[in-house]
Amino acid sequence: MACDRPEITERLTAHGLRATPARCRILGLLLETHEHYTPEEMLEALRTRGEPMSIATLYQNLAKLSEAGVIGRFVGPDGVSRYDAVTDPHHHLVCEVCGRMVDVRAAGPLAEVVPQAVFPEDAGELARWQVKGHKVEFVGVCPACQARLRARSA
Amino acid sequence: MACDRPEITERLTAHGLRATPARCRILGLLLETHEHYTPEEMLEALRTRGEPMSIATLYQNLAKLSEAGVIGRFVGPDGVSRYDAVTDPHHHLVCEVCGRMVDVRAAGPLAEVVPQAVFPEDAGELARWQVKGHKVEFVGVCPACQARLRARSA
DNA sequence: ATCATTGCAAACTGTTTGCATCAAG
DNA sequence: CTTGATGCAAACAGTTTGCAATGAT
Repeated sequence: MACDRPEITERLTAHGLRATPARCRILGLLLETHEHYTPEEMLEALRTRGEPMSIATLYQNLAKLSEAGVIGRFVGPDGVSRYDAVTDPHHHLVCEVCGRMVDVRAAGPLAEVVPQAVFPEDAGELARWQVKGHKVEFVGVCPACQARLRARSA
Repeated sequence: MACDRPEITERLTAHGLRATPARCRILGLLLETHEHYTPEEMLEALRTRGEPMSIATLYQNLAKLSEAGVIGRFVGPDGVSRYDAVTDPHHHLVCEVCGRMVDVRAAGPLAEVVPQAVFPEDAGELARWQVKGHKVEFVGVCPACQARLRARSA
């Protein structure tokens, strides 16, 4: 058998993907953590778990999984891809010091926030855009970096 | 003389940078357009203007200019860096079809929009973050892509 | 004379692809 | 038996760096 976790097998086959060992390990890792891994970090995490994998296999499967909508893909502020298991629309709170991020919902009157042209001469074109939604990236400092900064300045 | 546009020279020297030809051309391009160029696109635009430049010089100066705060740098959804001349805090409206983006301000009660944990077990950690602000990426379809889509479906 | 800038070429990182091997349906 | 998955190695794209030549102060 290729995958010993039934709920993972089902999640894959429901999207038309075969439940291969590599896919089960990737999805298992993402479901058990709430991390937003880069491919390199994922490779290391899988190696630590005793589930090593070739980097080509990882990239190939990350592409398949995200195209199928089983996992989410996005690009971090440093330009490297990151993946998570949360496919519902959500936002991120990013640490401006270390780059770590957590999943958040946006609470409040977000729907009332609308775009407005910065340059007057662009206002005409802006009015003809069809606005469909927004992604919010909250920026802050995580607890660990707050402590680190306090220690350094003391 | 290295730079024949006084307002550009001043903008550079005010930030402690020498007004070299390469910097004047880069800043001139960004000020005259409201584009969000990748380095490659900028190289092409400069070449078209008859102001060619080595790719290394371009990267070196983009780094200096953005570190000095003369221009803004960010990473697009495709993972490649983009630069603009707007250094005041602002947001972007991105076309989900072609990727083109325009600068916008966020009008509305954005300050009342706050992060909320997606996973209950993360709520404790979230409370200890220091939230400093947010970046909004409005997503939509630009006029040109709307027209293109209408033509295709007709 | 000194120090910064330019630009070529080489190095490097993140990512994708060709291809041979292997396993599943 | 046919199709898809794996993984090595090579190719690639975007970016950075070492270094020699050039130009500014």
